[in-house]
Amino acid sequence: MYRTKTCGELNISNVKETVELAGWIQKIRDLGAMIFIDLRDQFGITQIVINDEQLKEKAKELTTESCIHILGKVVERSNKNSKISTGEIEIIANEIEVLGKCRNILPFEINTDQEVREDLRLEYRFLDLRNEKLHNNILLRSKILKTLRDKMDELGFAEIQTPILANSSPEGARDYLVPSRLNPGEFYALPQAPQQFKQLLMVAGFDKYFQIAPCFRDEDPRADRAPGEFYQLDFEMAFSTQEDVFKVIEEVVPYTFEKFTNWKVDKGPFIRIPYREAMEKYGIDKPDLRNPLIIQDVTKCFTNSEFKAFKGKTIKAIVVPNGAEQGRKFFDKMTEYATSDEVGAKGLAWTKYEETEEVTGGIAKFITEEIKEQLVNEFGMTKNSSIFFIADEFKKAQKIAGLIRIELGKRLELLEKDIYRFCWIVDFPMYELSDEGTIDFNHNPFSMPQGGMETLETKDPLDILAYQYDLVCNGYEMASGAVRNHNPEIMVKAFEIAGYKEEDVKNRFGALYNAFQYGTPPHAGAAPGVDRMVMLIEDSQNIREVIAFPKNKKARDLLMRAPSVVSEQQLKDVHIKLDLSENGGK
RNA sequence: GGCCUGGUAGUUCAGUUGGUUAGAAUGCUAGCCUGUCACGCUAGAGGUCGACGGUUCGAGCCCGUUCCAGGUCGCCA
Repeated sequence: MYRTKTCGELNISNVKETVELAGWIQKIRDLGAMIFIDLRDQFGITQIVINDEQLKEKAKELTTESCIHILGKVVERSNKNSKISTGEIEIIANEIEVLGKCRNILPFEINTDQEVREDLRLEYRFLDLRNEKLHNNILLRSKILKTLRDKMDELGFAEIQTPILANSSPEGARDYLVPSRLNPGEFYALPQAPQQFKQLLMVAGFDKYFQIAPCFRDEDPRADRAPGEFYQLDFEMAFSTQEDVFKVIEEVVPYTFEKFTNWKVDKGPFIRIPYREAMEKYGIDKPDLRNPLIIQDVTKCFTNSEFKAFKGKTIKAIVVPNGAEQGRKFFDKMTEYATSDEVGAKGLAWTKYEETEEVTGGIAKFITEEIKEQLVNEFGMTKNSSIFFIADEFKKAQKIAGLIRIELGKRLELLEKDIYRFCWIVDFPMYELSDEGTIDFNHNPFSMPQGGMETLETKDPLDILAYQYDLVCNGYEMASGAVRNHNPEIMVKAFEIAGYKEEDVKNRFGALYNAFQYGTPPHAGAAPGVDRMVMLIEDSQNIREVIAFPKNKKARDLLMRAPSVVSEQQLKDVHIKLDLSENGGK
């Protein structure tokens, strides 16, 4: 009724055919005696020519981005356009019908390179999504979702949906709450992850579960973190270990990446880096392995040094091969970066080890022959390199060195190009010291401690490792998972160390704790972030570019205007009285 | 919540030391044009300089408050 062809499929072989097309007017070029129209749909662009006098008169009412239907004949062009697939032909229009007129002035131009304020784009997302790049992002996301589903199905996983109206989970991020009408004063919480449900499915005897699951967390967003809601490829397997989970991810993830990218993709098995080693070598638990630089601890070289800034500090060093070629300005800029509020270093010491085996510049006068020898022999200081030193209290030195490593990689363009580098971060500590000095879960209270009950009873809590792992890709945390603690006794003990009583466990994770009394298989799983995966495959810097209707930084949906004020009656129905005294209301 | 940066035409931006009528590009409107494809040419419309207050003879520009946005840190089972 509306079309016999799409705007992307006609070519020289269709010449002389009479066709009908429908789409949006991307561009009108009025040359007087003839009018050219670029007609766009999801599949491409086809040039329409209007030279009939009557039609030309009618074409005056056409506006950019109006939706139209045309009937006409395919002809070979005299001037061909090699930039588009349909560039060898055009359609001489016989009939034009406006299906949906674009009545208003467009808030911004579609399909230009000009960058538009994101707020405005979000408010008019339906127009923004006409933009080829964004449009294709969303279509690619669809293909990636299908690939993930097919692959999980092939590996024997069953897709099982879990509730969206769920219960508040007391650990972790802030919940999104939903008031209950039928149960005054009580609330549902949108799930931060289907964590407890999927573990209950394991108790229920489902062998392998997966779900492309929405997760809701009321935390501030980041460039790589969607506000409010995001999607995970959540999966869990009964009778399985860390190795089994790794195998699944190493099968699914590289397969999916390779299908949609020209970049090189690391194949499994991925490199495994224990958490502590990652912190030592990279100063971060999500290292970008495209960056060849590593951090080394050179504290022992300087124990007798006279350099005051190093006295009593942990000293981290980064050797930059060929770094001696950089001029003074580079080192000054790096120092400026290091001492910025963002990084917070007290200073950045540096020096160069020249081709002539001389140490020059920066703190050269404090590098004694003895130190120099150590740096060359033990820490790989090569000729023509520069070396940066970060001195601070241990943890801070690690963190700052991590930031310096990343910044050096960026500024010196050391990162490997066009490649996805994966690694596992394994052996996360079970517990950490909170700011108040108490023992706290480091990551996920559901993880199985390595060594089970015996370790919990005998080891210093801070030395206990968990079967807890992250998948990292090019510096992004891409998945997180664990072997779960399926033994209620070990669970109680694990919580006890973090200062909780058995009663607390029963109250907080009642369903899970109870279910675990009825025969629970050992199980493990993980959850790769879907948005982040798409973002990485697209090589996009902003997660909102891979989501059809994203919220802005304040978690507002500018298009639908959510959240919004509701009526008195609606509030009454759910037994809510507002108290806006704290911020004066709105 | 902290810090940094920004808010000027529909859009993207420029705007000097505080000084006449706030500019450019693009988009829009009208006219001209037979081969455009970022069409071209001519003309035109389009502004509460985020808001409020202050300093000043005079504020887009300086000061204060506030709102909004982006980045970043805190936060993120």
